[in-house]
Amino acid sequence: MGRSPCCEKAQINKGAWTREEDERLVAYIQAHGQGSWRTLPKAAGLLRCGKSCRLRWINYLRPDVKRGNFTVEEDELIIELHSLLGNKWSLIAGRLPGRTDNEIKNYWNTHMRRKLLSRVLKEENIAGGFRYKHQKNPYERKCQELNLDLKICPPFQHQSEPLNREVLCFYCRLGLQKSKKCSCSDDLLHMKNGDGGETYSRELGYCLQGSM
DNA sequence: AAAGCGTTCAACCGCGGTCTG
DNA sequence: ACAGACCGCGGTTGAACGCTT
Repeated sequence: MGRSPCCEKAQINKGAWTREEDERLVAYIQAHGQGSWRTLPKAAGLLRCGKSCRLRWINYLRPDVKRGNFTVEEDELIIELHSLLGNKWSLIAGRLPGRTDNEIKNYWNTHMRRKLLSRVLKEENIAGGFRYKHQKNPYERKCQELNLDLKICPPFQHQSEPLNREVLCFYCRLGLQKSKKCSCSDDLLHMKNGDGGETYSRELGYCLQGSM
C-alpha cells in the first residue's frame, strides 16, 4: 500500500550540518544532479532525511546562493513585492536572483518589518500627527493596514505582441506595473494593461487584481 | 567578569497539494 | 479509488552571538 518510507527515521541525524556532510552532499549533487530527494541521502551516504538535504542544498550549499547583506534595491523590491504578494516568500525569492525564500523570510522578520513600520509611522507623523494616538498598539494597527486584499488567478492568455522590455521601467519589468515607483508613461501603462482592468504580471505569471 | 536580555539565522515542524503503488 | 509517502511552502524554534548593565 502506497510508497515505502524515504528513510529509517531512527537512524536520522538532526541539527547543524557538519563540514563532512556538506561536502558529501555537494559532491553527490555535482556528480549526479539533484534528482529525487527521497533517494539522495542513501545514495550520497548521508544519515539525513531527504527533506533536510533539500533544505541544506537550497538554502546554503547551492553555488548560486548569494551571501552577504541585502542591497538597498533589494530592500525596496522586497517591500514592494511583499505589499503585492504577502508572505509568499518563494514567489518573492523568485524575483531576487541568488536569494532564498528562507533568507528573505528571516530578513523580513528581523530587519524589514521594523524598517517598514518606522518608515510608515514617520510618514504618518509628517502628514498630520498621530491620528491614532489613542490606540495602544500602533505596530499591530499598522501591520493590519499594510495587509492588502489581493487576488491571484491563472495567467492571462491572449497577449498579442510581446512587450518591449526596453521601454519598461525596472519595476514594470518585475511585474509591478502599479508600483508608485513606476516611471512609465500613461500611454504605455494603458498598452500594458489592456482593456480588461487587470494588471497582468508577465514576470510573475499572475493577473494581479484588487486594490493596490 | 558575568548575568541577563535581545537579535540573528540555520534548521526543524507541520500542513496542504500532488504523486505513486 | 484509496492509502500513504513525497514535495514545497510558511511558521516556529533554539543555539550562537552581541550588547548592555
